[in-house]
Amino acid sequence: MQLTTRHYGILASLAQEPRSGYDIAQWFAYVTKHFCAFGHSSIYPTLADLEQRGLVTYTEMPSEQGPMRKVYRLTPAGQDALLQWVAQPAADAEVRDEQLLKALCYGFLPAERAIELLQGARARHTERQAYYEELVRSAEIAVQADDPHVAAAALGRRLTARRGVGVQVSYVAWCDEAIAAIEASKTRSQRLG
Amino acid sequence: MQLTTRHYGILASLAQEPRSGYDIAQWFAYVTKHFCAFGHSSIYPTLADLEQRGLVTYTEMPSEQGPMRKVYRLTPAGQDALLQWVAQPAADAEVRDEQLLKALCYGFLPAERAIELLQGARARHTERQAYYEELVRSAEIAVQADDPHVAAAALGRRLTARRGVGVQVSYVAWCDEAIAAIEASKTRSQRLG
DNA sequence: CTCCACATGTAATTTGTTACATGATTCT
DNA sequence: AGAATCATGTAACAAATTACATGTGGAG
Repeated sequence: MQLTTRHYGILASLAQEPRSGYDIAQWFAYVTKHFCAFGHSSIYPTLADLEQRGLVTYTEMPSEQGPMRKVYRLTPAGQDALLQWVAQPAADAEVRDEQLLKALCYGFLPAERAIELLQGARARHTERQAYYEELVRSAEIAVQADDPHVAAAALGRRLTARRGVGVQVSYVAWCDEAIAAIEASKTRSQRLG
Repeated sequence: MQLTTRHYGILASLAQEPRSGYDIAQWFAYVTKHFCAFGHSSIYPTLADLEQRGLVTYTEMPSEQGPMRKVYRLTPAGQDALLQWVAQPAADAEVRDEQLLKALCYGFLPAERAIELLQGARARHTERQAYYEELVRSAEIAVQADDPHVAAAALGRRLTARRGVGVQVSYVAWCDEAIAAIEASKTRSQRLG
C-alpha cells in the first residue's frame, strides 16, 4: 500500500513539532478541522505504519497526567517523503456541505423559515471566524521567532488559519446575500399573487 | 437503515426536476461538485432504495441516444421527507483540502517553489470562478420564470452557484496573500542570514 | 470498425467512523 | 466514588470509490 493523505497529514503535524498520537488527534480536531480531520482510531494504526516504514520514530515519555505517551518525531526519510509530497501540486479539495444542499431547496420552504436557518448559520460562522482569528494571532507571534524551524512552522500555521478566517468571512457574506435574495423573492411572489 | 445525506442529495436533485440516474450523476459532477459529489455507483442503488420507500417513482422513457432511461420524480411523500429535512439546521461542512495541508509545510520549501505552486493554485481557482459565474448567470435567467416551481428551483441553484463563486474568489485572495507572506518571509530570512 | 457519449447496474475494495476495551490521574 | 481528561489501542460497521459488466447509437 502507498502513502495516503492520512499519512501525509500526520507527517505534516509532526513537521510542526514532535507529538503523541493523542496530540495529533487534538490538533486535527481543533486546528485543522476546517480542511483535514481524522479520529484517533485512524491515527494510531497509521503511526504504527509510518514507524514500520522508517518515516517516524517515537520515544516513550511519562505524561504529566495519565499513562505513558509515545512521542513521535520525523526521521530524515520522513522529512524527505513529506517535502517531496508538499512540492507537488495539490489535488482538488473535497467538500461535503449539507447547508448548500439544503439551500438548494430554500425556494420550496416558507421564506421566514429559510431566513431563520440562514441567520443561525450566519451566527455559527461568525463565531468560527473569531476562533480562526485567534489562531492567526497566536501563529503571528511565533512567526517572529529566531529559531528558523519554529518560524517556518508558524508561517504554515498562519497561512492555514488565515484560510480559515477567509472561508468564514465569505460564508457570512453569502448568508447575508442569501437572506437578501429570499426577501426579494418573497416580495416578488407577493407582487405576482 | 435511515436516510443519509446521499438520499437527500438525490431527492434535492429530483426536486429541481425529474431526472434519470445518469442525469443525477452528471448534475453531481458538474453542478454540485463544490459541495456534494457522488458517483453513479452510489446513485443507482440509492434510487432503488428510495423507490422501495415510496419517496420516488420512475417512468421508463426512450433515450434520444442510448438505452432506455428511468426518469425518476418525487412522490408527495418524497417531497415531505425532503422539506422536513431541509427545514432543519444543517450539519457542519466537512472539507478535505490537500492544498492547505501542503501550505502548512510551505515554510520548509524553497520560497520560489512554494510561490510557483500558489500561482498554479491561483490560476485553477480563477478558472473555476468563471465556471460558477456562468452557472449563476444561467440560474438568474430561470429565476425570472413565471412558473413558481421553476423560479423556486432556480433560486436555490443561484444561491449554491453564488457560494461557488464566493469560495473561489476568497481562495484566489488567499493565494495572493500567501504569496505575499512567503515573499516577506524570504526577505526576512535574507536579512537574518 | 473503433471510439465516445449515453445508460444502468453489481462486486470488490478502500476508507473512515462508532463502538468497544483498558487504564492512570485529578477534580468534585 | 464518580466524572472528566489524558492516553493508546482494536473490532465491527458504514460509506463511498474503483473496477467490473453489459448494451445502444452516433460520429469519424
